[in-house]
Amino acid sequence: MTAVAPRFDPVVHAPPRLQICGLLAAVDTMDFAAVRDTVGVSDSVLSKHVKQLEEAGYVKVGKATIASRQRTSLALTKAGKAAFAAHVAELRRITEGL
Amino acid sequence: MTAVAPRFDPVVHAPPRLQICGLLAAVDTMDFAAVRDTVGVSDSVLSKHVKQLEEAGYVKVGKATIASRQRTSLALTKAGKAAFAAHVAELRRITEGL
DNA sequence: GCCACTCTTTCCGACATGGAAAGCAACCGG
DNA sequence: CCGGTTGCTTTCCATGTCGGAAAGAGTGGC
Repeated sequence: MTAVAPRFDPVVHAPPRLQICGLLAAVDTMDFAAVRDTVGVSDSVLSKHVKQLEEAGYVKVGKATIASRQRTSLALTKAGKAAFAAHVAELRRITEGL
Repeated sequence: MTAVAPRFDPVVHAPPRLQICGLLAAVDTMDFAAVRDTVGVSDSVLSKHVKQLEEAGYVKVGKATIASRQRTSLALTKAGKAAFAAHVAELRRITEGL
């Protein structure tokens, strides 16, 4: 009976990445450190998740060796925004009744 | 620095369970078979997820050996609705900017 | 007694995840 | 030119979760 499949994108759905996407969706661009801080994960963990998002084409990593510091900024790509939006739409569909 | 922690409830957040909760939130009560069908999982998988939801106190399992058939109906408990609502609220907070 | 219908439980391998620690690259101070 | 620091990356490892298949258990039907 044609299950109403979730079509959840696992890359986006995992808690930490969902947070990251949400963060980026709200601000357009954020520094690595800020994300790490806000999401509350360790460097290594954030790095790994970002990498996954990057490989999925959802996040654009801006490595800027500006001034003296290395600043890595993160931003959602168009695909990333689309994926996140689609995900949110799915979630809303699921929560329709509320 | 007081990260805006997700407070995601893993029990509710896992895709299949999120679907189950969404389903139940919408209809109040649904039969095991209907849920299994709608979510698109096998008996065993649904059974396992339901058990987790049940143990978390989120779902009430109504085992009715009515008539000739065994009918197991599922429904969200108050805690379940609350948890689901909280979860949805979290998700919405995350998607604020959209 | 035997079968069918409905879940339930067990067994399994595959995969994702997080934390710690070592690695790297670039830069600053001495 | 060397050592230390910042900032991110990669590796290693232990743990947990997930889903599928198959066997099990309870109940009513033939």
